[in-house]
Amino acid sequence: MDLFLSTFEHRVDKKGRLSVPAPFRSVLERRRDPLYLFKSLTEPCLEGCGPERIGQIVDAIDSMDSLSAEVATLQTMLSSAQEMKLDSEGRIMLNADFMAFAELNDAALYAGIGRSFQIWLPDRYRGREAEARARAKTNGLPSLRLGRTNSTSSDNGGS
Amino acid sequence: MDLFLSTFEHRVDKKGRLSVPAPFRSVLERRRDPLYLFKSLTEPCLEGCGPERIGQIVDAIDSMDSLSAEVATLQTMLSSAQEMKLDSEGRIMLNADFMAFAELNDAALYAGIGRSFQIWLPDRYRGREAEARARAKTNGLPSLRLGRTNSTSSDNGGS
DNA sequence: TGGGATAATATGGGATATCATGGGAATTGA
DNA sequence: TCAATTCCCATGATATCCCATATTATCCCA
Repeated sequence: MDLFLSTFEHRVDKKGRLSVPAPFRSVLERRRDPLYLFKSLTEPCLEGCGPERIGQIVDAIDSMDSLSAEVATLQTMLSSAQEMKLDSEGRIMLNADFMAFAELNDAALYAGIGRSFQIWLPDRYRGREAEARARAKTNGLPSLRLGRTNSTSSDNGGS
Repeated sequence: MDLFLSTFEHRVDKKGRLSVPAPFRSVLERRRDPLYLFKSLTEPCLEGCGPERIGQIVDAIDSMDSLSAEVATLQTMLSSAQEMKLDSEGRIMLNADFMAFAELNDAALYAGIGRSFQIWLPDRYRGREAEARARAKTNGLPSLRLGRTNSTSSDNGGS
């Protein structure tokens, strides 16, 4: 199982080019997957993933009532999605819409979150991370009790 | 079942390299597991584990409401997680973020805690250990509830 | 049981490969 | 033709590989 993990901060040069982190590239290359980006529905960042996630959204729409508000929401995701072509150095070009949506200027932060990743304005991301850590300290960690596999009386993964 | 146990103090050289204790390495090699590190959510240390714990977090996210604060917390864990590649001498390279988070400089202490381990600034770890022992003397031991093999309804092991 | 031989381990340094990044030239499209 | 992209190459920084060495642990045989 290869995942998008860790964070990387890269520069956006004056031509608008942005390197995709080498570990993310190798995940995609290993699967021979193109890269898709779309605007997050809930946060001011871009989401990156491979085709399987796009396919999941399409399938979800097909299985839902086409008049529901949820379908409209999912369609919004798809209509902002774009297949990104990498240049020979592994960089993508962000169009003006993407740049404005995430409020990027000369730097971008990739945050791997497993099956997908996000692209943030670096300072904004770090603020969110600090908030999440503060919350975890006061509220405790989410319980990860998945009950499957060899879950014994293991204590939390954090701490 | 082989576990991460005991403590080891190793040097961080000027290139940022840190030997993984041989007993920890052999646990991972025996399971053919890569090593993952991430920043603890609650303490100033790094956490080390195998892929199964990372997979649990990914699966938990998928099964939760993507707008919840808990998902944000779990995503914070993933976005600090990193698959560590060992060099031919069994060392990892700690990036600047990891070093700064745990406030490491030229030495690091591994503390095995069963299914995972932690990496601490040595003096800080020893201080915490002394505190824990003092607490045990005044408050008594936590009940250990031994003798239950793989309980199904495992209660919160979290202390 | 003792003690020398042997292997494993932690650590360091130099050489090499990879990566992010920038810039110029060629190409495309309106 | 002009502007914007795409291709290609250069470069500095950094990670990775490979080898050396000191120290410690393990083995083996007298």
